[in-house]
Formats: sequence, structure tokens, C-alpha cells
Amino acid sequence: MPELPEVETVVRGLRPDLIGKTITSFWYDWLPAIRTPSPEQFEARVVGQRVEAIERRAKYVVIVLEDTLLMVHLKMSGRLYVTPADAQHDADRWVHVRFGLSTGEELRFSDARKFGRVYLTNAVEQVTGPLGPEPLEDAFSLAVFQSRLAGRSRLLKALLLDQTFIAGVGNIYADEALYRSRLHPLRRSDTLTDEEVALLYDCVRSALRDGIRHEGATLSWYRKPDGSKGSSQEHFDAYGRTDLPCHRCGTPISKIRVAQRGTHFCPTCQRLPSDTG
DNA sequence: CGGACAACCTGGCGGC
DNA sequence: TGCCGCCAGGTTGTCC
Repeated sequence: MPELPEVETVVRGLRPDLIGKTITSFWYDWLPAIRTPSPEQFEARVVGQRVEAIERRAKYVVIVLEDTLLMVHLKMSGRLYVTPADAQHDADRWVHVRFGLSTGEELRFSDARKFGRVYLTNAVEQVTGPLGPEPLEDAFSLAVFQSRLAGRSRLLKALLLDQTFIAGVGNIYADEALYRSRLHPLRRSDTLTDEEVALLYDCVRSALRDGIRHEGATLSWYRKPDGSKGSSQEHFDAYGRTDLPCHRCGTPISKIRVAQRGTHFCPTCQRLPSDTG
């Protein structure tokens, strides 16, 4: 589910609910969700720890505890939220990890598809492996983008999805960024002009910023920590708009397969140089 | 190095 | 209504 805008929205929503509270218990019912360390170690290291801050790196939620980092990857269908602990028998059938809190509430990790994972670590990179830069940080300048493109030839769609190239872009915002830039998803990265590189750089950032502004996209599973839906999906130009008219030219949006992912684009606005149209 | 593909899981939806 | 096949926001490992 969640890409950078959705994870950022989760992080922002969790802060007021969680910062300053202390974890008093640990429970799980799906062992593979406890990625590292062992459940015994996990419990020993997390109980008694106060939440000092909550951050995001790529698509990971990073909960800063006094002596360790609690990291969560929501993958496709994961949710993370704080709720009164007596709400144990409500409609959420997919809760696999609970952290009891000093307030009598609990931090829940819920995940219908069971792809999501939780981690304890002292170093973010130990969990994430090598990651590209954060696209919305000031340090990610056009010059950085240009230098990361140098000497490689990749399909633009695959490149944007590559977390070691840029961190946080997923299938939705890759399609939206390419639509905005009028670049074809099958375009090779080494065929871009300087102007196109600069345009793509701007479009990736604006697509992500707008996603955050709309508090993420709720397609099926994603919810903000307060349970409400994001509205980013109401503003898509490409993603999920197969056969609907392009917002710029009216041509029906096409859907193809690129990098094994459903890929939506306007065949009129987003031409390959070889297209004679 | 780049890309295809399978695997990890379950739920929702369209088609018959 | 019921069953079936297909699709899904992500990542990782294998193979060519």
C-alpha cells in the first residue's frame, strides 16, 4: 500500500498519539512479522522504553525509543495506530503485533496480507540496506539527481521504483510523476535531455508533495492512524485511470506492464521518441 | 548491470 | 448466489 506520502502521513498522525508514552508490553500472533531480533529479545528490549520521536526513512516508520529504534514496514496492507486497549474485539481481524502503552492504550500493527514486518535495531541502514536519497529533502538537489543518473540506462518506471536510486517512490507516484513530466514509462534514462532530467526531478518531488498534502491515497487498505481515509486518490491523473480520459488531452489512459507492475500513462502526452504518432 | 520472474499472503472484484 | 481466476500500494532472491 503505502508509499512515501502514505508513510509520511502515518508518521505525522502517530506523533501526537505516541510520543512521550512508554511501552509496557509486547504481543504477537504471527512470527514472520517479527523480523529481528527474536521475539524474546524483542520483548526484553522494547518493554520499559519511552517513545522519544517518530520519523520516516523511505517507506519505513522509525519509532525512536530511548535505547533502540523500532522500525515498521507496512508493505502492501499494513496499518499502524494507537487505540484504547479495551478495543480488542472490534472489527480489525488483522492485528498481528500489539505494544501495550503506559496510558492503557496500545500501539497496533495490523496487516491483512501479512507482508509487513517490525524490527528493532540501533542503525536504520542495518534494516533498510542501501537506500537512495530522500526526494523531498533539501540535500536532494537537481545536481544529485543528475549525478545518480550518470552512466546508467534504465527504464524510467523501473528506475523510479528502485529504492536504491530514490527512496520512497512506489507504483502510484511513479506513474503520477511520469504523467506530470510527459515522459513515457518505457523511456530509457540515458536518452533524456538536460531539460527532461530537470523536469522529471521537479515532477517526482511535486507528485510526492501533493500526495502528502492530500494525506495519502486510500485505495483499499491504507488508513491514516485516526482511521480516516486519505484523499490523494481523488487527484490522480494516471494511476488507476485506465480508459478514462487524460486530464490534459482527453485520450484514454493506457495500462501496460513495465517492470512487472501495472503502469498507467497517456499515449498522446507521453510519447517515446520513436513514436511517430 | 539490467531485467524477468517467482515468492511471500490474503482479500476484493469481475466474469460466468 | 457461488466458484474461479485475476489483480493488488512492496521487497527480495534467483536466474539469464
